[in-house]
Amino acid sequence: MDWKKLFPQFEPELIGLIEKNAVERVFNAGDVIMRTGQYIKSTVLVMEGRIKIYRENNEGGEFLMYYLGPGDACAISMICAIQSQTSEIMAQAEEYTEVLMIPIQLMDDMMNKFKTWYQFVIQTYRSRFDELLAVVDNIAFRNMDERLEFYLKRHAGRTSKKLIELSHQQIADDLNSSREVISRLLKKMEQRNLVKLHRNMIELV
Amino acid sequence: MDWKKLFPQFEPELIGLIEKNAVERVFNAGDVIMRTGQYIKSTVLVMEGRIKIYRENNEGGEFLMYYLGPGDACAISMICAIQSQTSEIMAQAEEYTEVLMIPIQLMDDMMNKFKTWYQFVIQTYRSRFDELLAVVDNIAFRNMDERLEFYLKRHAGRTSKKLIELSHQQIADDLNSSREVISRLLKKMEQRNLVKLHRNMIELV
DNA sequence: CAGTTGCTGTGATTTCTGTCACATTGTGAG
DNA sequence: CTCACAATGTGACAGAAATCACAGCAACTG
Repeated sequence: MDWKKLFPQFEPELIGLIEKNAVERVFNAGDVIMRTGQYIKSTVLVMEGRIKIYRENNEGGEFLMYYLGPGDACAISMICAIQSQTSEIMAQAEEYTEVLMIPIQLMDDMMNKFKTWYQFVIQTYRSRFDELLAVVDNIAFRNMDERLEFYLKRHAGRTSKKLIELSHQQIADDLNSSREVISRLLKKMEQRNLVKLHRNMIELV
Repeated sequence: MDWKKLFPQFEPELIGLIEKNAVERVFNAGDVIMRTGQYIKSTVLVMEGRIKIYRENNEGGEFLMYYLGPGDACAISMICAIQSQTSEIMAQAEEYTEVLMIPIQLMDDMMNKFKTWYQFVIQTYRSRFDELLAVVDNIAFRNMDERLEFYLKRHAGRTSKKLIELSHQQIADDLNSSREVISRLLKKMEQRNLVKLHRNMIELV
C-alpha cells in the first residue's frame, strides 16, 4: 500500500508508528462503517474510496453532511476516540473503500510527539467544521432548488466528472426531500440548460 | 479577577502563562465581538456574560448557532487562530461580557506543554461540534413549532430562569423566521399551557 | 393627557414543499 | 419478445411558513 503519498507531511517516524499499529480495513459500497450511538475505538484515515457522513433521525429520515475521500480523516472519530465517547452520526461507504484504523491508545502519544499529526488533526477539525457550516447555511437560508444545485456541484467536484451517477431517489434521501420534488427541480434545471437528464445519471453542462 | 475558578483543571504554570500574556476585554450588550471574514489573532475564553454565535447571509438573514458562557471558549477562534485564518461567523455580546484574549503565538506552545490545555481544546471542539449537530438536526428534521420549543428551552437552560426576556421579533431573527409565525406558534403554545405570554417576556410553565 | 412608537394579535393570500395517485419509459431476465 | 421492475414524469391536493395588511394595546415622551 502506498498510502503514505496521501499524507506526505507525516514524518517517517510517525508513518512507522502508524504502520506498526494501524489495522487496514476494507468496505464495499453500501457497508455501514459507523452507526449512531456506536462506541468508537479507532481513528479512521481514508486511503481509497468515498465515505458518506450523514445524520439519521428516529423517523427514518436521513440527511447528508459531507463526504470523506482519500487523505481525509474522520473528525468525529478523532474527537470521540480521544474522549472514548459514542458517535452521533452514521458513516457509510459509497463505493469500494479502504481505511486505516488507528487505535485510540496511540492518539495522545501521537499528538504529543508529532507536530505534523497535531497539525493534521487541527486541519481536519477546521475542514469538517467549515463543511458543517456550509451545510447549515444551505438548509437555513436556501430553498431546495439552490440546495440541489449545491449538492450536484459538490458531487461533481469530488469526482471531478461531469456525470453524476445517482437516481433521483438517492438525491432526495441525501437532501431529506422526496423524489417527486427532486425530479421536478431537475426538470426545471434541464429547461434552464444546466443539466441533461439520463437514467440513473445526471450530466452537468 | 477570579476567572481561574472557571477553569479549575488548568495547572498553575498554565494559569500563570495566561495571566502574563492574555488581554482582558469587556463588551456591552449588542457589541459585535467578531465579524464574518474578520482576521483572527486571539483565542477567546469567556469569563462572564453570554456571547451569541451566529451566521449571517448576504440578504440580511441571520441564524443562531449557539451561545458561549463563562468557562467556554470559542472553538472557531481556536481553529482560526492556529491556522491564522478568517472566521466565517458572527459573535455578538448578548449582555455585559468579559473575555480573555490569548494571542495566537502562545497556542502552539500551550498545546505542547500543557496536557490540560490540549484536553480543554479537544473538549471545546467536541462540544461545539455536538451543538452544531443538534442545530443541523433541528433545521433538517423539525418544523418551526418544535424548533421554537427547543430554542426556548435552551434559552431557559442557559439562564436557569423561567422568564425569557425577548421580543417575538428577536426570536424570529434567531430562527431566521418571521415575527408573525413566531407569534402564532407562541399563542398555540400558550393554549397548550406550555408558556405564558407577556410583553417582551415569555414565562415557561 | 395626547401623541408617538414599538410590541403583539389576526385574517387573507401566496409560495414552497411533501404526499398521493397513477402514467410512462428504460432495462434486464428469461 | 415479453414480462417484471425500477426509474422517471406529472397532476392534484395538503400543510407549513412567508408575506401583506391592519388593528389593538402597552409604554414612554413631552
